[in-house]
Amino acid sequence: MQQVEKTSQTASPKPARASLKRQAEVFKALGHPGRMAIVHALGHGAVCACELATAAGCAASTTSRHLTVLRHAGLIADERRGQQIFYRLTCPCVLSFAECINRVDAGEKVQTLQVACCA
Amino acid sequence: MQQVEKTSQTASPKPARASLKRQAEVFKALGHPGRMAIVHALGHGAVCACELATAAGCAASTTSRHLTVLRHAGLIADERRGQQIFYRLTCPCVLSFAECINRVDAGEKVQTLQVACCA
DNA sequence: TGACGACTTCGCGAAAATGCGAATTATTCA
DNA sequence: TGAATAATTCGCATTTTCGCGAAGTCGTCA
Repeated sequence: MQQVEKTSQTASPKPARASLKRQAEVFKALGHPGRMAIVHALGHGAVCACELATAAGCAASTTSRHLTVLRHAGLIADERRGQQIFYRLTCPCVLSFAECINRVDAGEKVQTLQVACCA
Repeated sequence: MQQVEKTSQTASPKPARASLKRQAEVFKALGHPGRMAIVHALGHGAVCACELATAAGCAASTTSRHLTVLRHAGLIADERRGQQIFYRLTCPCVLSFAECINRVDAGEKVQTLQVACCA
């Protein structure tokens, strides 16, 4: 018997299984130092795959797979310019997330964080 | 020779390797549906490991390891009360991150997101 | 057309994550 | 002390991820 999704909560809705899976997918995509390096490198604007390999510090083939992971998660988009392919962040606010981690680690007591999100 | 951290950036500082690793660790910890379920379950307040196993939908032993991952990432803290151990979020703003993912997926164009962060 | 450069896909082995039950530790209570 | 409950650690099999080089694809330019 399948458990029917309840939607009658008052304060905080119990997240649907699909929602949890989706959120985990995004976080998982960000959960690798090389991919985080790529994300940071894209903070300035579009960058070609060649440079991203340097930023990630691994072989082109490996970088390509990292890019596939990020693209599949919807975090980046690609655009061909001549013979090279440029990548860009679809949701720059992920950098705000990363920033927040740094602040918390630094021991800051932030009350409210103004996050510029996917404008 | 150790690479010294440069702090003289203007626009966007090149993140240190340790910083990337740390950020990836946090995101990786969140990159699992069961652990995201745990995090959401802790949104209301402290919950014992027993209940979290139910929320995560896996065996107690598996849940315990998930809790270890989250604790090691610094996302949760534990406190013993009698014979059971209660967990709580150390940084509730992770729920804001998850919320942001939902919004972006829903196609919202958010200019600025007010994130209540680790007050 | 043919050579070159930029990327991706393929194939492979090594490493890590996942999940569970059994065994172990810790705490309460009769 | 001894039984019962809560939680963790251990051992093991399965699956996934990672990283690389080799090979293939796509676009450019002489």
